[in-house]
Amino acid sequence: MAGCQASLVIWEPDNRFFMKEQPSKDYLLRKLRFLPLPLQEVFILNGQLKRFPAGTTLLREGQYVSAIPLVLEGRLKVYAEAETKRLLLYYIRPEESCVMSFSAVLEDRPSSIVAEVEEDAVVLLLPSEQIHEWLRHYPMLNHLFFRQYQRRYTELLQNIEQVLFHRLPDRLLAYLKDRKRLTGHAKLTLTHRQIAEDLGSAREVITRTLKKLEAEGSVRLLEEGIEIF
Amino acid sequence: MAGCQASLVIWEPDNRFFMKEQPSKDYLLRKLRFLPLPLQEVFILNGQLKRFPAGTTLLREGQYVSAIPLVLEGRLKVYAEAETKRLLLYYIRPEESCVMSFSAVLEDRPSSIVAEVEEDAVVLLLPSEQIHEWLRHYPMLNHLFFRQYQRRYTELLQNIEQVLFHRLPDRLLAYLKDRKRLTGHAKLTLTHRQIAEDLGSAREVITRTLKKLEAEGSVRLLEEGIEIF
DNA sequence: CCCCGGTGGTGACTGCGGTCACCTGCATCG
DNA sequence: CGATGCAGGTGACCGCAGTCACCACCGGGG
Repeated sequence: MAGCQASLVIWEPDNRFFMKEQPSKDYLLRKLRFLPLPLQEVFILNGQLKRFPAGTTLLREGQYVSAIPLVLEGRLKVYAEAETKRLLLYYIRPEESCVMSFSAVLEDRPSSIVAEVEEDAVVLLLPSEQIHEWLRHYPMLNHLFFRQYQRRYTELLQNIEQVLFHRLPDRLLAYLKDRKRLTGHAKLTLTHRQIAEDLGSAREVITRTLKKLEAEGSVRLLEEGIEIF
Repeated sequence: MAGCQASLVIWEPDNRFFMKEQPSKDYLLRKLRFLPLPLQEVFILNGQLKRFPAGTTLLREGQYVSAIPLVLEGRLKVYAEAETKRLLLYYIRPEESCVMSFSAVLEDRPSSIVAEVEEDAVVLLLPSEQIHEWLRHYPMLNHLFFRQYQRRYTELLQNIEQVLFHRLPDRLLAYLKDRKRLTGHAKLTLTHRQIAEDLGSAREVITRTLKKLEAEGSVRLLEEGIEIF
């Protein structure tokens, strides 16, 4: 598989967050329960568990990855990035992986993608050299990968359609509803600036648009945050 | 593999273009030379060769595909489509496949994707029921699929970045250069309307922008078409 | 205490690009 | 021949949203 030929390194700005001791096998078994049994074993034996605090930048453009990250806890955000602007492409949640980040790395073109930790994350790193072999030995791993690819692809596509075919009020509302679904809270504590960054817009514009949505009755702006219906 | 669980049908607006007779094995062997030998055989035995004239719409949103199309000749265009607008996402060239179109189909969300034949195409249809099995028997098929996924993904991403971070003049120029690369001709015979559709813009705007590019010296507008440097 | 930094809020301006209306030129066809 | 249709071309208009300048507010730290 082409994706595994690249040599790579996960960006690690702060070594404090390495996991020193081998975590309990029970923990891993619990977290990997969603996998077929043989894969559980292989992953536990060969994977490297790491913890990244919120705010960490995991993957920067131009960097290479020596492992496929499988998220067990927390949440990552994946952005497309230009000089000044950024745009949220999709999230990576527990039990998901970012197989896709390969592509950005494989090709020579600078399709600047950034993965950032949004909620403190625990990640199982699977060394890419071995993945080759696993793919042959465990056909179900192919299933998994394909599913991941498809999921990423659809999320990406949906997002594009949002950006291309809908104006800011719609996009903003969709974004907020998505956050509600993600976090499980109807009251979102997000700064306007954060929202602007995710949507590739500007702070003032978000403020304005939020007011507009409030006037329409789609959201309510409270001291504590944004309530979304 | 999830993608193959869906039952599907290739949209076939005009039966004139079916290939009546079994094409020569030589033809297929030549066209499939880029594949590993065992796959060549399997594909030749089980694939169904079809010919689609330019302009055919191959895949519409909401439709299901019973086969994975492998393009042998010609060129397909893949669009994202909203009510009125359209936007070119990427091309499918010979030796490429559109594994990706699955995703749009698998998920319930209407991420309206359309594939259209731009240059008369010859396509080998691989029945999806069998692909499951092939994936197990022929590990190299996995390679192939992953490569396809990655290619699609990067192209998609590059396009998004164009749309998000660049204004029309830049996008237009990039589009034209891409066409030059694709067709091999420096003189492009495209109507402004076609360009507008591909870029999700309007005819008048393209006219204006082309004039601007000509003034800058990036292109020359001739009777016969657009010359691009 | 005041000074900052960050937050939300607001009005004025601007530019890109989409829309409308209308024009010309050219080819095809009844 | 005139009618029709499609190509490109152009000016006027306008709305969305990004930018700028400046506001008030609040919290923490010196």
